[in-house]
Amino acid sequence: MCASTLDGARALPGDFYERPVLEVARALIGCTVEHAGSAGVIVETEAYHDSEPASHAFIGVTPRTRTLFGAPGRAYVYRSYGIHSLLNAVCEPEGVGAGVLIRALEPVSGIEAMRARRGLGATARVEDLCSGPGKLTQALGVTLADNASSLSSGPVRIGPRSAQWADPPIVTGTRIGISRAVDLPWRFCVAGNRNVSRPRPSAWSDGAAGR
DNA sequence: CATGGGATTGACT
DNA sequence: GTCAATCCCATGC
Repeated sequence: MCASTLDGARALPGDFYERPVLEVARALIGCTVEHAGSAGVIVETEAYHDSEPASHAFIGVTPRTRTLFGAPGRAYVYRSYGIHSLLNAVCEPEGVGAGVLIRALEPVSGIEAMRARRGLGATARVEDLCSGPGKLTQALGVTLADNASSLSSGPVRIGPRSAQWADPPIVTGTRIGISRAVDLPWRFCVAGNRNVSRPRPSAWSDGAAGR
């Protein structure tokens, strides 16, 4: 048994992230995130860019935002509300402060380890393990120590879409939990997927009657 | 050095 | 629906 299914050859390369952040936010839907023996498929993302005030990078380069302005294809992990660690993928060329917030996963493997790290019992529903940005980092064991590490060759790895995720039905909405630039439609979710966090976008189940 | 805000969650009304 | 918990970091004195 392999401890990691995403070796250097299977993980997405750094230049996957070196393009417009909205493009990457869509492209990451259906891709696989893996850490510490657990993995899940990305079903929800949000884009943030230094040109708009909801982004941490809006204020410019500081010790905190340095990772966001650095090389694409690295993890930007920060503490939110004093409790949660949130995982982002740094995008666009070095010098641009842009990133994709990974907001929800569909658990695929290492599910018992996810339950244990979340502090939930064996009967906890799978869709409660990673249905939020703070939940999924806890489930995977991602911490602030992973900040600035490579998503291609570091402890946290993101791999390409498998065949069954080749063309996922994506719905667009506005971002969650922010107070500025609230109208930008920069949230992307898999239509009808039960691992998408609340509140669901208004179009969440449109055209996805079967799921 | 003190203060205030925040890309959240879970418990409670 | 509302609200507290909790801490990193930017800002201001």
